[in-house]
Amino acid sequence: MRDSDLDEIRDLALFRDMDSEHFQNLMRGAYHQTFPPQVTLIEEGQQADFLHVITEGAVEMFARWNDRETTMAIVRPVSTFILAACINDAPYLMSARTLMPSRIVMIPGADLRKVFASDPIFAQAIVRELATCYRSVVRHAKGLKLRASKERLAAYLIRHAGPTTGVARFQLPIEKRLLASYLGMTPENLSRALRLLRDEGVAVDGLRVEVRDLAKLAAIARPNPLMDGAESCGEPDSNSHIRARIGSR
Amino acid sequence: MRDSDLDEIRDLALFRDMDSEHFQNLMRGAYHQTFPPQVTLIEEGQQADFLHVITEGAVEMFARWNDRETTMAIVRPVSTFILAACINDAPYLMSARTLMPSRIVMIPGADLRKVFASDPIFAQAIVRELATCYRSVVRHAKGLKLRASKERLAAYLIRHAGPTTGVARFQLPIEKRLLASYLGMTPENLSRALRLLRDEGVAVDGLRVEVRDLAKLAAIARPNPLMDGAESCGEPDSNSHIRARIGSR
DNA sequence: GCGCGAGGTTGATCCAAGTCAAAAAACTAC
DNA sequence: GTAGTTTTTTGACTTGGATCAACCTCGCGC
Repeated sequence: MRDSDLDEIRDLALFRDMDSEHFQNLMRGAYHQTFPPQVTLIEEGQQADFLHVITEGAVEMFARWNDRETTMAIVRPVSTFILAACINDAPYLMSARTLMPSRIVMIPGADLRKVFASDPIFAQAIVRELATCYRSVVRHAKGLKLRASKERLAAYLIRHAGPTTGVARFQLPIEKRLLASYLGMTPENLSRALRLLRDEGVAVDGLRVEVRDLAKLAAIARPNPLMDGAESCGEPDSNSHIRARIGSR
Repeated sequence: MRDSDLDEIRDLALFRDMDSEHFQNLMRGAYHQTFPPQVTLIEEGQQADFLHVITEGAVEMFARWNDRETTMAIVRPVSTFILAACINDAPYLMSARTLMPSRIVMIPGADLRKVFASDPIFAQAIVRELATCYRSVVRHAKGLKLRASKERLAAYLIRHAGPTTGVARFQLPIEKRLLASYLGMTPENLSRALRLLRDEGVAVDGLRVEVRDLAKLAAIARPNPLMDGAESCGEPDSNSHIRARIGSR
């Protein structure tokens, strides 16, 4: 594994404060692999053998039932996924696939559990990470139950507009089809909902979005830290590195 | 606090294996209080000052947004709630109210975090508890996104029918209005959905339910351990003590 | 017993969102 | 560039589920 990768992983909240030796123990048994797009990394139901850390690219977490499929989260570098299954040594509840060429560190679950048992600092970090993930899913569930689809979309746009006042410009971090699935609606409906938001000053061109009147959007989304808060974990897109890349079209 | 209560709390997975002294430290600062029904114990948005443990009664976890309200979980003795907010020292994402006269232990969050930092066994237990809660919400979210309301209801009934083969009889652990909210539908719709399930051999009289043909229900619910699995946390009703009480009407 | 209020059911109606189909646009590979 | 695939949009239609309103029923206090 490259040193620069190691440094990046080490810098994650999960690993930052832990004992160096323990970190090395974790990394010794770890693989760092590059995957092409559209590769299934994890199939739900499988036993959780590895904690995954994405260092490059993007991964979709999704779930299937009865021929239906839904996007549960998009994971971006650098962060971990399926920590909970790993800790509980239980089957994955979600599947994961790469959305683009991606590099993934895979840390054996057994090592994880071993180090976690012997390093209290690490255990604390895990707890914090888990609690954050938990809160993130609760937010997602609240959104699904309390907001209508148009409201969910508006809230999503506001979250991604950043703390701008006035006009916000940004790029959708994922395909609309995925965004629709994440937000719990059909692509057709997302398209129509975006159209409806035109009256609220939202202009969409491909993936580029311009929000001309945040206040108007906020009147629909009624954003609320208890649903739209920033402690994120799997919100597409939780990281800012995409936003930084936006150029003119 | 009564010794019998202490024993019961001590027997929770969360506290079972921890150091005795640490347990005492936790309990020293704890209050054990009895509340009448319909008392709001926690208001979402408040700072998480106490970990709550319910020892008697029932508590509804719910969330509000914009005049709408939804039931997120029902907590039964003996189990904890709002662990995640406490650990992260963050605002509660959900409110809690008693559904019946209930006894609640309140453990100061600061004590919790202190003990959690010094007792690795306890930290592990917290991790396991959190991971389980996390997985439970993921299941809930999957159900909301992948299943239609009739399917959610069917799945709920099957989960509560127990592992019976043939005819199952049991009692709904909560009012239908709450069940509807938990399942993400209106009371009217729940009523209609139950009516539709009559053709599938489901007979309902008040809170008493008789499932005459589990296979037929299963054909609708398509139950699946990855959505309906047993590692529960907040599923109404996760505990069996109510089922034990069912008598003839 | 009666009256009252909350929970539950039912029916009529409405609307949001899903489905189906087809066209348009965007991206890919050659 | 072109052909072919995938995504996105749009329109017409259907439907699941919400809403509104009336009514029933059960539990409870007097």
